Amino acid sequence: MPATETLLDHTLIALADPTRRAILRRLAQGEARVTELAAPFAISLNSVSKHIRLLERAELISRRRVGREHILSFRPEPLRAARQWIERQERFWAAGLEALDAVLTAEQDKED
Amino acid sequence: MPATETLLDHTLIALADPTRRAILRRLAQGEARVTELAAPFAISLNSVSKHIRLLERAELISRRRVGREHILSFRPEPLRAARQWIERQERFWAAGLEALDAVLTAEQDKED
DNA sequence: CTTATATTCATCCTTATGGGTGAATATTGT
DNA sequence: ACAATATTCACCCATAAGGATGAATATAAG
Repeated sequence: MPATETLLDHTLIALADPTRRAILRRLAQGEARVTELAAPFAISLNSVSKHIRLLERAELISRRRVGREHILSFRPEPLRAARQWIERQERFWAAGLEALDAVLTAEQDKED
Repeated sequence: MPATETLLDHTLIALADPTRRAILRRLAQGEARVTELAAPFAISLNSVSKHIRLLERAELISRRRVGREHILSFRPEPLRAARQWIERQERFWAAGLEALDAVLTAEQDKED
């Protein structure tokens, strides 16, 4: 982890924990308060609060305060960036296979 | 991190480090030996070796030994699973927006 | 004003990362 | 047999995660 962590780093770190993914799944379907988010888990409210902070660092969620309640909302942009990184690797890989296939086909043609 | 870490966990953990992403980018374009993979980095060969182990745990790469050389190859499947998890959240989010939009439109119609 | 609710802050503990170094192992080349 | 090459193994160190608990803060409700 270099001194300069990118948003993509933060996004993937945030996604790498099952509790945070569950929280995000929940928030993708609509806003919720911290206590509501914590309810399904066996861990302390405090731990959930920390997970929320990591999700905020990744800009995957944002917080709006209404009185004593903190209302969290899903933010889709970082997911898009992470998905695009993955898609790029998948495409490079596919391109490599095609190139290899072309080479092998050419070899085969030479032999005929 | 529960005692039961899933392959998706391992995949996202593996992707969460820039060095490993660089290694994967490289391998997506063709096989390479450990030393070749390590060359672009300022870190020790040993550290690269450890990164490789995490990538193997995630099944993002596989290893084939040829004499004293270990040849690493990219394996696309886990990336596909990770991408699909992301796409699912993106779709849930979009569906939520549409539903909200429908509600607001209905409200508007009532007022007219 | 007092109490209950919603959250975070401050600590503390344990484990996993990420990095380093030196030795061990395996294989190749002379 | 010997030296060079390719990798891992065994440790050591620092920091971040993930969890817990108890206190502090802020707001709502009686």
